Amino acid sequence: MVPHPKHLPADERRAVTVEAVVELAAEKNPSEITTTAIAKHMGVTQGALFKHFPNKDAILQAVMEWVAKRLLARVDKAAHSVSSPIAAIEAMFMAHVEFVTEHPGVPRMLFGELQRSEQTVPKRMAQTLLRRYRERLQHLFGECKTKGELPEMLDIDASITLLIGIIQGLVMQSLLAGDVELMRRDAPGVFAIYRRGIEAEK
Amino acid sequence: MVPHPKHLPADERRAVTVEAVVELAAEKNPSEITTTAIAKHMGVTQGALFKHFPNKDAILQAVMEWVAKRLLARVDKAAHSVSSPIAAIEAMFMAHVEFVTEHPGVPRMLFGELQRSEQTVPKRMAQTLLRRYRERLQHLFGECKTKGELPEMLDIDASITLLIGIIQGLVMQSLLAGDVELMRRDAPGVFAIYRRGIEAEK
DNA sequence: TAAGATAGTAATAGATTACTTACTTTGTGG
DNA sequence: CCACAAAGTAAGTAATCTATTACTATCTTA
Repeated sequence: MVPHPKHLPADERRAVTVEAVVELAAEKNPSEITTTAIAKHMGVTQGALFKHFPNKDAILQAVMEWVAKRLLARVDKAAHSVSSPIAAIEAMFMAHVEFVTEHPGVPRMLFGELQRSEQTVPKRMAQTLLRRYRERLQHLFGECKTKGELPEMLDIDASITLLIGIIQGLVMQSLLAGDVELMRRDAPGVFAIYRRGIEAEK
Repeated sequence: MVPHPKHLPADERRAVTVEAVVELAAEKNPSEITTTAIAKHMGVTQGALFKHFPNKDAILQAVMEWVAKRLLARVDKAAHSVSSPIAAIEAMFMAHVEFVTEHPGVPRMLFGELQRSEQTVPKRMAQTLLRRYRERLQHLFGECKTKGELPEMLDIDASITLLIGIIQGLVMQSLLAGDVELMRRDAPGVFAIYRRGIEAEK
């Protein structure tokens, strides 16, 4: 770890703050991610955060931006690295699992934001991220059908709900076991079952 | 709704408290379920709760007991209502979805407890509940194999992770849409894909 | 029906939270 | 090189949360 200099330019400090939140989310309940905890984790006093963010929600907003940008970039890259659409779906799934394994706090943050009852900015961003994610999958599933890689009668919406649920389920299992590597290990077997399910004709 | 009398015997008051928490969880973030919110929801002052529970975690513990008892009873009943083990798995899944549709706060509470970093009593109870749930499924999947209803080479652990993930995914979707009925509607289609996945030979 | 036990209220203590303010340190451009 | 802006600290404030305390209302039963 690089020994942080005390003073950082504003944009770097903001970036460090976002990383601190992502790291904290890996081991803490979202409700335990207080501004004090964030500040302590980056070696700065609590008040310093408000030099760079107007309030706590602005921090969470920046985190959601970080997540959306990185996650979508990763899955897009994975999807474009293969030719067939069904392989793209699998690559996307694996890239997502890989991303979550590297940043186990991310699904926690996402789920935590979705749970909030008020319609906050970070919550709306979480919803937008998931909508974009679904759109990409919808496109790929459509391609699969036209290329004959998946049966015409397949329920695409159900397939996508299922695929996202698989990741959620893997996260939950790794949460139970307290071991994120479990996700990476179990992902292929779980996806294999899923794939047989969507490929099967009737 | 029955107009509550002011004074209730201790065990009834405890039962009412648990119900209040379950109801609140349906519309509130777990972190927003404060003792004040619970008390207000049951028409009593905040301090009154501590006449019946030593602390807040004891309330959550009682909630987890309530959930574990009811959920397991429901899925067990469903599983025993049919003869073939594969039908039992489907019945169990549907009963679970039905239960969650009736009590949308339950998965929130469960997930919320699992997220806590400290090893609290209610967290341990959530873990126990999920372990018991898995055990029941393990048994059914084993039966399916011996009766030839599912292929011998099927990965049971992956299948169970997937099944639990499906429910989690449905919950997440209904959370996004803000409509619990969505779960009940989408469950059959999603399970159909799952079933084809586990039944397919290779 | 009076007395003791039970269940409630109202007020508040003590801890913790997000956020502010007054001041200090550090980096940088004219 | 030094004035000034940017970045950080230390010490607060107001709000809110769990839990306690002192007191009161309400049941129960001898």
